[in-house]
Amino acid sequence: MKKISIKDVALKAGVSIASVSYVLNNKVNSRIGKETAEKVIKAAEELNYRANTAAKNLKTQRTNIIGLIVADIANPYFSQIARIIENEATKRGYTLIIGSSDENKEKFESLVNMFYHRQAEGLIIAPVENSEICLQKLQKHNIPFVFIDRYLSKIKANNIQINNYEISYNATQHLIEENRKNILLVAYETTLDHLLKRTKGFKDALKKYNLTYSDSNILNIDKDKIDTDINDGFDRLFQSEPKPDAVFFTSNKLAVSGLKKLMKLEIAIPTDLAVVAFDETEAYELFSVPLSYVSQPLSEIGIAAVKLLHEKITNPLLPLQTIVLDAEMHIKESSKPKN
Amino acid sequence: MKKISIKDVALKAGVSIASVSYVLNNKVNSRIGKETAEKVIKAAEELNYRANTAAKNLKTQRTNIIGLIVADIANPYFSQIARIIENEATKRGYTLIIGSSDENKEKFESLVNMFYHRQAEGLIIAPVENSEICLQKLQKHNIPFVFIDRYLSKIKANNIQINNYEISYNATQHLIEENRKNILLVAYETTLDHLLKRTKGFKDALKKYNLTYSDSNILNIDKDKIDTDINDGFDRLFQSEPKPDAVFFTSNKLAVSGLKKLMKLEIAIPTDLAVVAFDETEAYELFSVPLSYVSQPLSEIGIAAVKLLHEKITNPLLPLQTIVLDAEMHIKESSKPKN
DNA sequence: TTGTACGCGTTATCAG
DNA sequence: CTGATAACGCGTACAA
Repeated sequence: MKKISIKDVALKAGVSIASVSYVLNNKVNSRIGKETAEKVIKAAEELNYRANTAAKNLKTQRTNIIGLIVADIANPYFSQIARIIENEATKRGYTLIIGSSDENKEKFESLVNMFYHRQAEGLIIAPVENSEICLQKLQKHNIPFVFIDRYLSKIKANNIQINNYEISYNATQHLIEENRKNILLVAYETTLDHLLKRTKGFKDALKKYNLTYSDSNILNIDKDKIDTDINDGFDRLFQSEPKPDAVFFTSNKLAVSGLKKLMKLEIAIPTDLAVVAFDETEAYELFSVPLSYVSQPLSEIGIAAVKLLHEKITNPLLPLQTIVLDAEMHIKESSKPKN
Repeated sequence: MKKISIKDVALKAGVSIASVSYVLNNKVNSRIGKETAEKVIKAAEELNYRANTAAKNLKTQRTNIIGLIVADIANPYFSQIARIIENEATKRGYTLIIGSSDENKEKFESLVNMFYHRQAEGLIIAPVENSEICLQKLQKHNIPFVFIDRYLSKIKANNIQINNYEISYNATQHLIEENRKNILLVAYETTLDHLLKRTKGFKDALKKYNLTYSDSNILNIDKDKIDTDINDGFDRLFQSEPKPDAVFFTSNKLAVSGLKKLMKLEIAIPTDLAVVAFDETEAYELFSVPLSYVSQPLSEIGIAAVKLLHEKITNPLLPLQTIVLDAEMHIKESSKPKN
């Protein structure tokens, strides 16, 4: 089966290659006669002709490729978002290429380079820490991108975020109103602003309600050793008085790991400990107690990201936008009153 | 920031574009002098030159793109596999494009077409039912592909599978040996062979041990309404005698949905019901009872798929291979003896 | 080392 | 107004 080019179609249809191109791109707009068009279409079908994307890209200087950089596509949060973005991208005629950075600066850079090489028309990015320089390069090359999940304050870019501070404040407030006095925040050791906002919301809520606050109210976790950090941290915190009577996990992975540990420790929820988790994952549904959680509007995030990117690609002069979407609090058994 | 082409580099370095091409592709092998090479590299760096992938693809007739078609990238089973494949593809210099079929024939076809258009060099495919014609077309066009997770008997192709029959037989046998008499299989209503094998293994084990078998030993689920089918099915089966005293879920999604329902029904595990699930997902870890499960060798599958595909791309004459990898049984609390 | 034909479409321009 | 000619786009690799 040899490759069929536009020339073959032209030959078979007995017309010029230009006509073939016009017809096949629906540029018929009162240019090409009906008969010619039909001949071309017939020939193309019989030969099973498909335009060579590389040639088209080369000529038009467009690739219709957009890239998505997530921390890890195996993380349900990102795979769910990726799925939405895949759908939206397809709707708009883009092909999506996904890459996982593992929160690693080098991998992140090599992904950006890969996308640059492949002349991606735009990127949707969950940036990793310290990737500013790399992203500035991208901006110099006029490749539009949209941040999701997080952002880098030093990089001015299109930006989809959620109300991290408020939702975290609210979640904490909820725990306080349920009469919890010694609330533990489980968070990542990080410089990423969106996560710091979650911590800030937590701290401000404690302060607002005049709850005592000490270092033991926050357990900072190294993203590369979640299980061991949580294991050791919980062993320490739940063995000495005063024990936490509530815990707020600031991400799905922290929550899953933490809940496993709580099961092992056989801590009664919500009697002895109230729990609120961030994100939404099927794992929560199998936990023995219906979990209170904060859900992110994944669909809206994905849709907004592709829309914004597409607009920026279509019209590079568009001013930068930051879209803030609201996360939602779902209150279930796990954070209900003690009795 | 205007686009830099090879011509610009050649001009700046004061050499021919041919030399630039040779140097930048490390085809220096005693072809180009050291000085020239250095000049070229310097100029390229200063201009921040990147080869245009479209032009290169057009000329070389290679794209270094491989495609992956899964049922749904948001399904943890596929997102985990995708992650492995992404890594392996990158290692070998391929860019991976992922598409989700939703088990839908039309979406599947349009994905195949998309990959064909983009001249993907090969595909890794979890085929959907009745997609034979589409795949035959692919074969006619000499685009190599490797099946994962499942396969279509009518399509001769490279194929990575697991020992579906045996592992299912073993899982059932395990339940029988734990003295369970009325085992329920929760399976998909399907024609896909790998799933039928799981059912076959189950049936054969029952037969081997002379257990009575009736329609009520298998609950067939429509993939498009898992929750309702399981809900209704379980309501029926667990309300009339004899109730199942064991259940074997043949996929992660069935298991998660089924376990949710079992929680609602407040059935004691393993006392009143032994449970074995297929696949491995973080959700299982939060279930109140440590779950017995069958794990697939995801890493091996991903690695083997990319390896096989790469070999086939490199040498199209290679004979077809079917690689069968072993799934593993993990026995935990949920299927331990009643007392 | 280098000149240049070639890969395959797109589209401006020209001819009928 | 319809259709054809030909000049690109940008690297690659053969022939010189």
